[in-house]
Amino acid sequence: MRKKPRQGRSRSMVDSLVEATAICIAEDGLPAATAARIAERAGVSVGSLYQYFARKEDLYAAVLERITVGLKALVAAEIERLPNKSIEDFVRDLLHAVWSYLETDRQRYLRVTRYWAQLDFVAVMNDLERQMTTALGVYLMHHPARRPVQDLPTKVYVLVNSVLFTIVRYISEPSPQARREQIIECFAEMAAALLPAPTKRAGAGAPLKRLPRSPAGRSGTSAPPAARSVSR
Amino acid sequence: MRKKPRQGRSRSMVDSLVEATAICIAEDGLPAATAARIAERAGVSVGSLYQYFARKEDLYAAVLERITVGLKALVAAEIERLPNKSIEDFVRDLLHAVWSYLETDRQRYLRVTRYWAQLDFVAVMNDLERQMTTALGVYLMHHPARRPVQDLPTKVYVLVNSVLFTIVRYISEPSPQARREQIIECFAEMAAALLPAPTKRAGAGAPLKRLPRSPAGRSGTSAPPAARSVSR
DNA sequence: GCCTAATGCGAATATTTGTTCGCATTCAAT
DNA sequence: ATTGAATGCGAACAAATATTCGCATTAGGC
Repeated sequence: MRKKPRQGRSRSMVDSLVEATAICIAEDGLPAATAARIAERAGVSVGSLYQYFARKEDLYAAVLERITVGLKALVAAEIERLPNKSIEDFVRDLLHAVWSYLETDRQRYLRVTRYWAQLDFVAVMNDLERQMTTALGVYLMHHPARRPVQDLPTKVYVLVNSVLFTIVRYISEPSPQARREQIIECFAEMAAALLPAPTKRAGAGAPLKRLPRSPAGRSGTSAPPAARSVSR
Repeated sequence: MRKKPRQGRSRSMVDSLVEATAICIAEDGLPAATAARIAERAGVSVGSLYQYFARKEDLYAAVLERITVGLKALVAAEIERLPNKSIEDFVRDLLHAVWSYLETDRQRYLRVTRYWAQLDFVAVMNDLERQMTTALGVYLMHHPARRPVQDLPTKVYVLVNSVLFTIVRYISEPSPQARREQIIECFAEMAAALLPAPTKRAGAGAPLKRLPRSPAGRSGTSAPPAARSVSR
C-alpha cells in the first residue's frame, strides 16, 4: 500500500476499493478487473485508487488477504473443536463452515478463488495444510488406532487440495448430479478412510453407514488432558 | 479457424502456432500469451496468425483441444483395461498415465491447465466424468460388493476433480512433503474406500495394506452374470 | 474561523495489445 | 515458363489500459 489512510473517509475508501475489486473479479473475471472499472465500482476516481495502491496487483493481494483472514480464523475455530469429535464429524463440520464462508455475498470469494493461479493462493493453501497437519497429528497421537496412519502430510496435502478445488470447481458447474450435501459426505467418508478413526466400535476400520448428519459431533471421546490445541 | 490451410507449409505453420501458444501460456502465463508474442515464438508474423485464427481465443481453444484429444484417448485406453483389474490398480495405473501425459514437454500441458477457469476446461472435465461414471457403473455391476455403492456420480465427480486439481496444483508447488508416488497411492486408497472392491478376501471392506505395486492387476474375478443394482 | 496536511479528482500520457490491409513471395498445375 | 491462387509479411490503426500529476476540496487541531 502506497500510503496509509489516516482519516476515516480514506479508510472507508480503501475498504470499498478492496470490496469493489472482489466484486469485479467475481462478476466479470480477473482480466476485466481493471483499475478504471474498480474505481468506478467503488465510486472513487482512479487517482484516489493509486494514492493507496501502487499497482493494481496490490488490490488483488488485498482481496486475497481479506479472504484468507476469514478462512484461517474459521479453520482455527473448527480445529479448536476437533479433540471432541470423530474425524468424520470434524471434516463434515469443517466443510460446511468453509463452504458457507466461501459462498457469502453471492459466492464472491468462491468466484475470486477461481483465479488462484494468478493470485497468490498457493501460500494460503500451504498455511492451511500446515495447520491441518499439525492439528491432525496431535489428534491421531491422542486417538491411536490399531493401524497407525502413515504419510500424514501427504494425505493432508491431498485432502486439502481436493476439498478446496472441488468446491471451487463446483460453482463453475454445479453438476446437477452431485449436490453439496453429497459432496461433503463424500469427503467425510474419504477422510475417515484415510485417517482411520479410533475404533469406537470393534468392527472394521471403514465406517459402516453414514447417518443423516448426527445432531452434534460429540462422539464420546473425552479429550485427553495434556497437549491442547495447536493454534498458531 | 478463419481459413483452412491447404498447402503443407501453412499446415505446419498452424501447428507451430498452436504449439507456440501452449509454450507461451505454460512459460509466462495466460495474460502474457499475446498475439505478437505467440507469432514471434512460432517464427511467423502476426498477419499470418490472423489468417488462420480470427481471434486469439481461437488459439487458446486449439491448445485445449490438443490437450483434450490426448487425454481422452489415454483415459479410454485405461478404461479398456479396467475389467481385469481391481479398482485400486485401475486408479493407480490411470493416474500414472495421466500424470505422465500432462508432464510431457516440461509440464507444458500441466501448466496450461492451471488456467482452466479462463480456458474452457469444464467441458473436458464433464466428458471425463461421464466416461468414468458409465465405465465404473458397468464395472460395479459385474463386480458386486456386499455393500452396494451409492451416489456413484457424486463420487466420480469428487474423485475426478480431486485428482485433476491436485495434480495441477502439485506443479505449482511440488510440496517437498508429498511425492508423486505417495499422492497416487493416496488416491488409489481413497478410490478403493469409496468404491468398495469386490471383497477378494473375506475381510473388511477397507484394503488392509497397500502392496508395493502388485505385478499386474489380474484379480481373478470372472464376471458374475446376474449383476446387482448400482444405485445412482 | 483559520490553516495545513490529508484527501480526492480526472484529464493527460505512455504503453501495450488486438486486428487489419495492401503488397510481396511462393506454390502447383498447366 | 506462365499464371492464378494461396500464403506470408509487418507497418499501421484503433482501442484499452496502467499510471502520473497538478489542482481543487475537505477534515480536524488551534
